[in-house]
Amino acid sequence: MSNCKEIRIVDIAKMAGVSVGTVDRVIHNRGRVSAANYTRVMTVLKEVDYRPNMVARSLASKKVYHIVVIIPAYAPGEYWEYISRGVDRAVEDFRQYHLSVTKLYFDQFNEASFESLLRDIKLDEVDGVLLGTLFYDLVCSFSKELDARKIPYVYVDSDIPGERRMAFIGTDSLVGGQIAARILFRNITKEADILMARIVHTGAESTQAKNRLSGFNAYLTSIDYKGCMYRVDLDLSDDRHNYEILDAIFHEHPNIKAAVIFNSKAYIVGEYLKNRNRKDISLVGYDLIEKNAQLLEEGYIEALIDQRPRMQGYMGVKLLCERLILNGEIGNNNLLPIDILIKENYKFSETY
Amino acid sequence: MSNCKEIRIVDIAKMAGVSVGTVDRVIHNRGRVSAANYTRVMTVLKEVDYRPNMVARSLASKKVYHIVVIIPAYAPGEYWEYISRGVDRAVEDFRQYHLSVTKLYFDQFNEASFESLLRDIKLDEVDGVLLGTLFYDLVCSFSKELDARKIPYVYVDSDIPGERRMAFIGTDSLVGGQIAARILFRNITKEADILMARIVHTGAESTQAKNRLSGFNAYLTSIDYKGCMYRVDLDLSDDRHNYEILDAIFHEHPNIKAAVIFNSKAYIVGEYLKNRNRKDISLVGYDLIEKNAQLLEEGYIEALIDQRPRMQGYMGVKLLCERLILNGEIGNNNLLPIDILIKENYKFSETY
DNA sequence: CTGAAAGCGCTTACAG
DNA sequence: CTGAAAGCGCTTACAG
Repeated sequence: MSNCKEIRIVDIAKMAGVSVGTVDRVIHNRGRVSAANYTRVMTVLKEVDYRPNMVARSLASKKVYHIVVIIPAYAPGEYWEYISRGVDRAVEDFRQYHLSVTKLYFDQFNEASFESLLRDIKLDEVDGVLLGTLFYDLVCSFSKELDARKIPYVYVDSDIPGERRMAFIGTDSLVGGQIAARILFRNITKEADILMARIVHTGAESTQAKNRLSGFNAYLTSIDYKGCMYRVDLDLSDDRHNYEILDAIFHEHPNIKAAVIFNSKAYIVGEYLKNRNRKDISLVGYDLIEKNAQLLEEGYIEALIDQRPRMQGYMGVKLLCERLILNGEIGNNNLLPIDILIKENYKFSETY
Repeated sequence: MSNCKEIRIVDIAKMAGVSVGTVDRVIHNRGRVSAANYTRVMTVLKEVDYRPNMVARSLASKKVYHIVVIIPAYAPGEYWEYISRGVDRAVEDFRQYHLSVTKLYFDQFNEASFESLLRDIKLDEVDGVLLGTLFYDLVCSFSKELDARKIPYVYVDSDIPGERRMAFIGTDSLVGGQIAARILFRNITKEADILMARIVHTGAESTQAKNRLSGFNAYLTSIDYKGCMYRVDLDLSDDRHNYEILDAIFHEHPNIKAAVIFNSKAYIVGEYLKNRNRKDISLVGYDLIEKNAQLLEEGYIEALIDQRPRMQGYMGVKLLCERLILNGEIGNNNLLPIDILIKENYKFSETY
C-alpha cells in the first residue's frame, strides 16, 4: 500500500530550489515567503502530492491543540455520560498529537446556564469546539461567533443544518421516530390507542424530540392509523403526580396498548408499568441509560432506540483532531447508525 | 490529563546510571546487558511507570510489521468484503506505524484451498495473523503452529474458545440465534410452523450456523413453542431446484408463517418470496449484504441480524497493532454488538 | 524574506 | 556488555 519512498520536505526543498524552512512556511501559510518562492513551492507540492509525515510533525511540534467540549452536566448512567466517555477515549487515542480537552458543563434544564457558560469562554485559546445542541438559538449565535474566528466546531446529539458546523455527529431523529412506530406496530393493531408521554420543563422542547414525533406521525399516516394518540405531561421529580396522571389516562382509555416517549426518560413510564404490573403495554423509548436498561431486561420496555453516544463523543474529537492536525477535508455529515436494542442484544452495546 | 513532563528514556538512563542504549536494550529485551544493569534499569522503569513515546519510536524505527489476513475470497457486496474493508481502513489509520498487511484468500466452500494456503505461508516473516475461522480443525492446528512461534493471532467471524488466540472479534452466535427467534415471534403465534433453510455444501456446517440454531431452539423452548420446524436444503447455484423444494414445502405445510436462514444467504428465500409475491411469510436472516439489503427494502425480509463486519476487520488489525507495537495487554474477547437491521435503519449502518 | 542549525524522543549501527 | 553519535522528518527560533 504505502510507498517505501515517501517524499519528504527536504525533497520538496531541493526540487523547488529553496530551503526546508521556506517549504515549511508555505505548507503552514506562515507568510514571510516571496511570491515567487511561494508559487514555486506550491507547484512542487501539488505535483508530487506531498503528504506530510504526521509522526514526525507531531514529534517536532510543540503546539498543543485546545478543544473545548460543551455538554450538559450528567448524573451517573445518563446519556451524556456516554458521550463524555467517548470523548475521553478519543483523547487517549490521540494524545500523541498534543490534544488538550476541556469539558464545560451546563444545566440542560436551564438555558441561562448555557448562556453564561458561553459568555465566559475565552475563545482566544480555543482551537476547536464540540457542542451539544440543546438550545437552538444560543447554539446558532455562538456558532456565528466561532465562524467569525474561524474556529471549527462540531455538533453532537442533534443537528442544526443551517449552521456552518464542520460536522454533525448523531442520528437522524426523524428516522428515529419512524422506527419507534414500526416497532410498536409489531405488537399492536392500527386500531389501538397510543400514549405519548412528555417531560415538562421550563425550556423549549428539544429539536430532537420534535423530529422524532414528526417521524412517528409520518409512520402513522403511512399505515393509515385508526387509533388515537393521547399525550400526558409528566414531571421528572414528582412520581406521585405522574402516577395519578397515568392511572387516570389508562383508566379512561383502556384501548391504549402502547406507549412512547421521545427522550431518554422512558423509565418513568416503565417503572409505573412495573409497579402496576402491566405487561400488556408496549413501551418504546430512547437511549440505553441505566434505568432504561433495567426495565428492558425485565420486559417493561419493549425496545430502546440508541444513538451510539460513545461514538458521538469519540468521532467528534477525532474529526476535530483530523481537521486541526491533518488539515484534512472532512465530510460534514456523519449520520450514525440507529440501533434497536432489545432484551437480548443490549448487553453487547457497550463496545467501543 | 497528560502530564506535561513525560519521562524520557534519557531520564531513565540518568536515574539508572547507564546510557540510553542500555535502557533501550532492556526495554526491548535485546540482550547484551549485564544482569546488574538489567535489574537496575528495570527497577527504575517500574518505579516511574515508564511509557514510551510511540510517536518518537515509530519515527525512529525502521521495523515494518507484517500482518497476514486470511479470509475467504468474496464477490462484491458479500459479507467478507466488509471485513476486508475494515482491514483496509485500519491500515490507513495506522500506516504511521509501518504496518504491512498481506491478504490471503481461500475458497470458503473448499477446505482444501484453506489447507494449501496455510501450508504455503512462510511464517518467518509474519508478525501477526488475522484469521477467519471457517474450518474448525485446520484453524486449530494452524493456531498451534502460531503458538509455537509465538506469533499473535486474532479470530474474526466466529470464535473457537479453546485456542490461545489473542482475541476474538465478532458476535455471540448463540444470542444471534435467540434474537432471530425473538423477532419472528413478534409476527407469528407460537402455534405457527417455521421453515429453516440451509445451503448444501461439501464442508461441515459452520460453527456459526450451528450456534445460531442452538440459540434459536433455546428461545423456542423458553416460550413453549407448539409449532413445527421444517428444514430444507437449498443449493446456491440451482434456483430451479430451490423453487421446486420451496413450492413443495409451502404447499404441503400451509401453516408455515415464518422462515429463517442461519447464514448470509437469506436472499435465496427472499427472492423466492418476492417472485411468488408472498408477504405473509416473515423472513429473518443474517448480514447486510447487498442482495439482502434490497429485499429488506422491499419488505420480503423482515429483519437482518448484523455482525458489524467492518468493525471486525478494523478492530482485528487495531488489536494486533497495539499488541505488536505498544506491547500492550489486550483484552482477549471483544464481543461486538448484535445489530438488528430493518427497513428503516439499515441505510445508516455503513458508518465506520 | 531566507537558510542553517538545533531539537523532538526514540532506534540503530558502530566502535570499544 | 556498553556508550557516543547519527538519524528518522518535521518544527522552531535565530541570524542574516
